[in-house]
Amino acid sequence: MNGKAASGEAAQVATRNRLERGRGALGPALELVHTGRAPTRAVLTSELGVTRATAGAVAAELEALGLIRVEPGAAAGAQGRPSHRLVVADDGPVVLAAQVHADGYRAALVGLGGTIAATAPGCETIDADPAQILGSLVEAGVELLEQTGRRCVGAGLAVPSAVAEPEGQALNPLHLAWPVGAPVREIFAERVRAAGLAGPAFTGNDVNLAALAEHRHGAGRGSADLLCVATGHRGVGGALVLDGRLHTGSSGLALEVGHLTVNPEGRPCYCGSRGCLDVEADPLAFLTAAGRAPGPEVSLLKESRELLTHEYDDPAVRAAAAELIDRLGLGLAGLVNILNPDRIILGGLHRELLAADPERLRAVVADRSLWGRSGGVPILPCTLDHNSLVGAAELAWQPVLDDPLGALAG
Amino acid sequence: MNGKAASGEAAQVATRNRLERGRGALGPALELVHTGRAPTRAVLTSELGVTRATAGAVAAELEALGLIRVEPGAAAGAQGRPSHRLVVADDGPVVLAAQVHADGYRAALVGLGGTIAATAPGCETIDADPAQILGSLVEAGVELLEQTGRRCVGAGLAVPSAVAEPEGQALNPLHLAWPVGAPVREIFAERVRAAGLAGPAFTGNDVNLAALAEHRHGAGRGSADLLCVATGHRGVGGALVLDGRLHTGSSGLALEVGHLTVNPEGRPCYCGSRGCLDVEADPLAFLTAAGRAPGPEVSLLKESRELLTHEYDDPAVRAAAAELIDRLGLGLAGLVNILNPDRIILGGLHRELLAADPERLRAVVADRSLWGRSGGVPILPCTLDHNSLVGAAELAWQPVLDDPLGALAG
DNA sequence: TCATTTTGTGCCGACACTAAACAAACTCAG
DNA sequence: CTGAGTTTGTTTAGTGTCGGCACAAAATGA
Repeated sequence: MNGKAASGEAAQVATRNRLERGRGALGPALELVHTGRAPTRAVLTSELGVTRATAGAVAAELEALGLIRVEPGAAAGAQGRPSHRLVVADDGPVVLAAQVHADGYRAALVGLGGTIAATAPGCETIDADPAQILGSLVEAGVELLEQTGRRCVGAGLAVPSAVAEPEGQALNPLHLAWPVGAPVREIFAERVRAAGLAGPAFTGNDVNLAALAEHRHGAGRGSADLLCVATGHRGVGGALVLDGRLHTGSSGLALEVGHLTVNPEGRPCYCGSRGCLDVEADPLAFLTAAGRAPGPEVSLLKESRELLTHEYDDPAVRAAAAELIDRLGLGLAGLVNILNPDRIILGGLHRELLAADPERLRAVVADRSLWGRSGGVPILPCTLDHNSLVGAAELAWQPVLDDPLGALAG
Repeated sequence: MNGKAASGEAAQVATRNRLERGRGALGPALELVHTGRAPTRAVLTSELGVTRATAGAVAAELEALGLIRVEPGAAAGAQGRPSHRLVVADDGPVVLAAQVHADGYRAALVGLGGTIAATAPGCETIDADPAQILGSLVEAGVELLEQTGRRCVGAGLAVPSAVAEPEGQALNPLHLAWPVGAPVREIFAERVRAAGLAGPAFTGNDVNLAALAEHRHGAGRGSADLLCVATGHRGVGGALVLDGRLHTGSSGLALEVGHLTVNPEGRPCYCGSRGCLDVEADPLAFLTAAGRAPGPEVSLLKESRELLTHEYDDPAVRAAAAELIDRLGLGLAGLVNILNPDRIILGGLHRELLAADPERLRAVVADRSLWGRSGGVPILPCTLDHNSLVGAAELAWQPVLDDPLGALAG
């Protein structure tokens, strides 16, 4: 390596570094429009903390990229010259979002702003071979892309399992009959590549992605320290969104909240302890507490919902709900003591439990977390219809949000 | 407000925003030198990801500010032109670092690089009035500054209590006889101002600050997701350093780890539960388990250390250590499941317990955390002598690290 | 109709950094 | 001892982003 090459190498590092940082205010601006926090150029100006000139130029560039549109028709009423509105382009690029859950799987195209542009007919069975399912999902996505004629800039997948970083194996796909440690991220990426789809492919845990979606477009908007807890079938999942970024820990295993002790005299757990959140506050625990042995072929979540909404008068159901609320509350209090979130969002059965008796849950959490200050953390139900799916899309949008120019060009 | 003023206001926001971001690579460069990760301009170049020209200019500017020095005398040996060394200026500015603990308090001057430049004689008693103690600490600092003639650019204080954000009240100064909720941050800042010291004043929890110090200068260097757990007197403290920044949660109460359940059949805790980490793994629990009722006037930590180092042959002591290791391990495993850190650092008595039987502790944590992957997290003893004190200094240095030009000028 | 208010745009300059060529200081081989 | 090779430091010119400012545009209201 001679002197010239060495000098060139340093410059190359510098350039790569600059490109990785993303260029200027383009990314932040797109993120603001994407999350609905910049309805006009005027608020874009103040949110970005730049001058009107810069905000105008940035908006023009994003429009030129086909990502947003600047619409003259403004809702006036206030004094001064009315702002043009900034809206997500409804014919802009989309990402392929895919989700696998206990009872089936589905694919969709999602545009900026978290809007679902097209959905493939969902499937209600689960194959034991992940490659099979992920292949079908990508196929369905390709079909949707052909039908709509829109450009694809990435793909995201949500799976009901912890996803190890950085390789992306599914570590505990407990209710999928998938092999433990299946390299789902790699399989999905390979299928996406094979299908000729443009853009990178991402894979994450469904509760994590649901949390991300709720933070961007749902009940978590504006939170700096968001805790999500949810249960869908068996076990309890958690997620943390810090400053708008998913916190997955050093190897993707953070927020595995299922083994917090919430009942010292509780049933034994497969982890070796007893009274874990996983076995004390999931749909199976609820049905068992209510004295309803679940049938073999039913969805535990659906059955639980049914009970809570239509048979809440039954004292046994009511008592079971109260018991689960107490257990869940203890678990949440433990998490509050460790994480001190500014908001908690509940999904799945936990959402229904919150709806059934919000006061009881809030009281338990306040009572068992250390100070009223943190005990007073708001506990809200999730608000998005398909939050894991939208979250998978968020994952795929992230490179575009970080550096629109680079992601759409490269 | 006329048109010109409005335009001026937008520009003002933009300017403030730019100043807050800090100018260019100055801050990152100083941080690299500060933490010992940039011994020469060559590695500064690659670490910053800029060209040699930029790195050179940045180093020159930091030298002009009196913060670092560029020394020609280099340890050669390698090929090519030898680098000059970048070292912290030994006559540069300092910050006042102060610490209050269960058995006394002390003050020191700390320079860049975490080096203690001067220490005031420590005091071994604790007054019930925080204003009294904090006043003495600031006085001691002023004296040190006069003796050494160095410039002061800020002050930091470590207290053995959770510190509420954003106001800075001491929420649980359990073993200080201070009033609960005392506005220590405000009191300290007021004393610093009254003494005529330049620069802002900061206050934080001692375990948090110890973690910060270990991350910058000790066993935590290079960690992206560092968990610290320590016990000094009564109760157990925790801290988390994410990407080099202290994670204190939304109101400063994160990592209050003392109420994790680690022994379902354990002793009752003041929180209403039983078998909490706080009452199962602190020095008092150790002494009790070893059958040594602590004298009224001794330091629980010193007494415990004494036992562990000089009476470890005693079966009762050995059994007590094993019991505490098991309890601590369960607590750490719970934290690993929730936080998934890439490293754990133990301080106070926990450090001695780790030294007494490292294999036992590691085995418990690996056994009870969910996957071997995260169970294999390294558990290390803390390595700095006065890590809370150095951490308090880090707090005070932070504005300088973020924007050297702005902090030293304003 | 005109003053007032707010938003949008064009132009210039400041500033930080890249890029590239050159100079300097060492090692190592012969 | 000399020169090739290698790495580091410096100089100069150039580029791109964004602040600062003046002016234009589009509404409200007396």
